[in-house]
Amino acid sequence: MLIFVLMLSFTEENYLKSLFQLTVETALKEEAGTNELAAHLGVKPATANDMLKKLKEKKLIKYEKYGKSSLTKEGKKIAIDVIRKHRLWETFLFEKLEFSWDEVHEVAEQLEHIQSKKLIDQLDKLLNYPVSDPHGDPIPNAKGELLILHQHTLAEELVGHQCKMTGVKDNSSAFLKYVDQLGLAINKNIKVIARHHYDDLIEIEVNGKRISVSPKFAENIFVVCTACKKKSKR
Amino acid sequence: MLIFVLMLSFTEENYLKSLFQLTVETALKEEAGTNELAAHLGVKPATANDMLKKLKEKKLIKYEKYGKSSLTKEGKKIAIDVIRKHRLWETFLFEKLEFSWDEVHEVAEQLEHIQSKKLIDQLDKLLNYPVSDPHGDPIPNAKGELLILHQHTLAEELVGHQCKMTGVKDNSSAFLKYVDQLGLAINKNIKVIARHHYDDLIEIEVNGKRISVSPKFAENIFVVCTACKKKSKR
DNA sequence: TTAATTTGTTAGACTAGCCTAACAATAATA
DNA sequence: TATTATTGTTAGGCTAGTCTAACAAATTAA
Repeated sequence: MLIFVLMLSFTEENYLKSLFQLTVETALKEEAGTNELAAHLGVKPATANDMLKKLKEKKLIKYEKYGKSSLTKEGKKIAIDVIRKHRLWETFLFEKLEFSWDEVHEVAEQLEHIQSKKLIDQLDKLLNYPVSDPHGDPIPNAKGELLILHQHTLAEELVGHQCKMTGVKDNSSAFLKYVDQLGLAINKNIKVIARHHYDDLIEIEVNGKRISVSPKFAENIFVVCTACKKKSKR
Repeated sequence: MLIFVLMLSFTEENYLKSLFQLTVETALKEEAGTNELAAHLGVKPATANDMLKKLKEKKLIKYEKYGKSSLTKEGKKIAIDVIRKHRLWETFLFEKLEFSWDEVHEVAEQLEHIQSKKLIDQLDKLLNYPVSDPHGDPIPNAKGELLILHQHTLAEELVGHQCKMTGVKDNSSAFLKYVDQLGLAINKNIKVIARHHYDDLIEIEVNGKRISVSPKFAENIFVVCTACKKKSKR
């Protein structure tokens, strides 16, 4: 028996998810601009503009002409649900179907829109209620509670800190393969040795070896520092 | 890395699947009419007509104005692939996620359109290469080979025959629940006792008990008869 | 504080997939 | 075979989601 609480298209779900990722999740701000959102979704600003009006009409976002946009409580709930599904599917592909961590994202982008509460709850159970996906990102639980880690990117000022890698920002296959190549992985210990201001490279120690990474690379690696660990909550 | 051999929409895939189910699979004919196809898909004939022209353009079907339609070799390949995915997902939901056989169809209708060869091959492996889904329908293998069973429906003239239930034609939840209620299930032995021409009911013996079923019901139950079993091939 | 740049909006157009209403061809039947 | 019924097609219209091009507002910099 289908219950039509609110039937959203794949597209609408993707807009809500993007908005969540650009605001709440990165925890840096509450709102996102139209161009920023359009770029994140790979569409033109004019297209995003139309959708913002539509989502406002449905009371899923707050939006005023020429202003920034933010999720309403209801919009946030839906966004978190999509993210939960995405990350559970990634975990399933990785744990049960022998996918590598650079392969899971693309397929999960499709699977995240399947509508079936039972499917997701059973998947969660099959995987034994995982708390994070293969990229280290937290999986919201069935109540929509999401662990927001107080993590840094390796590009921040962390010289001398002893850190542990917790995740990646860029989920592209190309980036993840590069991460593998360099011997980095989730839960690896990383010590930040120096920042070379001459060419902006960041020198780190991992697996007992010293390597240098670009700022662009470092920006996409999440870590927590053993020293400045803050408590996290779901 | 995505390979764009031919990117079909969900809708296009559904038209090919329907055409396959109305022709090759039921093995009764090679072609289907526009209205028949439209009815099967739940759209108006005018809508189906547009799509038939489009699929002809893509060389996936044979179609001439005012004529019946049939699948080309390429179209058949795609249809079988969609059916393979549908039935593997049904099996997965039933075997691994505690779905009942009347719940799997609806969700598999969504899952069948996910594009990922690796996903399906791994799912097949996880399920240990099943040959039939929870409704008894054969699952095409990775090469697209499909077991066509020489089965009858219970509505055919089978008085006196000892049969075994092999599947159902109607996959709706309502019908399947009714099948459960009557104590019928795949692999149950069924003996056809009589056809009562007064009210058209068909009397059968199952689980040591005699029950009567309507022609409408009987039409949706597939059986093989121990006497007239023919060899099947994939 | 004006000018330049960035950011956001509007208008108009296109495609896919659906519809209805009117019509044309084919098939069934009297 | 002529008529009726069925089946299939065309024309025109709708919505969702996309685009480009032109323009307007807001922000940044001179």
